[in-house]
Amino acid sequence: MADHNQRSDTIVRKLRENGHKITPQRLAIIKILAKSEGHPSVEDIHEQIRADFPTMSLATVYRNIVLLKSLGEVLELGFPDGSNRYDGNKPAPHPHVICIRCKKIVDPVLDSLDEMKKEVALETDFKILNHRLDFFGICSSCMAGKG
Amino acid sequence: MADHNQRSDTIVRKLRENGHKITPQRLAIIKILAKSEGHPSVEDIHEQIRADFPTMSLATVYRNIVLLKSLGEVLELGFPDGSNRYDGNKPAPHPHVICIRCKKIVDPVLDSLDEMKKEVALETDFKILNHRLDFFGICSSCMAGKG
DNA sequence: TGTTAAATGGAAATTATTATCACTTGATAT
DNA sequence: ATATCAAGTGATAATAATTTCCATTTAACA
Repeated sequence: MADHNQRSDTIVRKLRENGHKITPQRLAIIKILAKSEGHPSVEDIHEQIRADFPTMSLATVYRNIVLLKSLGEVLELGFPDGSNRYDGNKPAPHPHVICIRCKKIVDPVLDSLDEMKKEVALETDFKILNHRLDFFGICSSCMAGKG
Repeated sequence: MADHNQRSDTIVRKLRENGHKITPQRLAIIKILAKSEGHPSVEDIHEQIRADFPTMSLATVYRNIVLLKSLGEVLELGFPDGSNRYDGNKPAPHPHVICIRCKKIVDPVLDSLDEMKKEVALETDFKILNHRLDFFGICSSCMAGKG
């Protein structure tokens, strides 16, 4: 929780530094993204905030996500089915392991990824700026039939 | 070229095995996907075929791609900007290196990926079925300012 | 050839996202 | 504190990509 507050503050600071206002709507969005519990979708965020902010517009959620993406403070996770979910807690690209049954997302630690990045740069002669690595499968709990 | 014919034949055979008809439109789509030069988009495919098949409908291209995806004969490459491109030549998941400037796509050889897959399965206790690995950057030719 | 289920073309429907615009408000200077 | 004003918001319209619908056509097989 302290972690999330800290993360919110970082995002707020970054926004101020870039001359953006902090509105209540924006702050509510930031708080959810700073936690990013379960990697929320735009709809998830919208619904959560609507509970105590009934006039919150979907457009505002979209606008703020675009802004935060452009500042590098949220990571967009685009899924093969076209849906998008967001991570404002760990906005740097990192691998995901996704359960295709219950949609749970786990962040594995893969030390070998940096090495691989170098390998790719060397082999292809590209300047690598960014990457995306997702594994899809079934989590142990779904495999046990608990899902 | 012989390669591409062979690949087309494989796809056609798979379709017949599953009780699908081979129409001229379908075959034209298959031929382009079997080659997958430059990883075509739906629009690319549609335009190429329109040249000598003016009534070809966009819906038909979409329908056939859905079908071929479901049979595991084309791989959909979904990009962060929401656009999709397709690979019917190498339909198994494989890493891509994408130039964000000229949109060129290179398929690097990464032997360590299998190893990583095992590592992830072990660490997360998931049964890994599928994956997606893309690197984004600038190719050497664009870096040299030729783009 | 005749039959029939599958495929097609064209248009309408759907979905996710972005743009528009009149109105409101947070941040700054006074 | 209050006035000012650029930035932000809400509601809705517009856009874009994809899917569905339906009447017509056609590939496959008897």
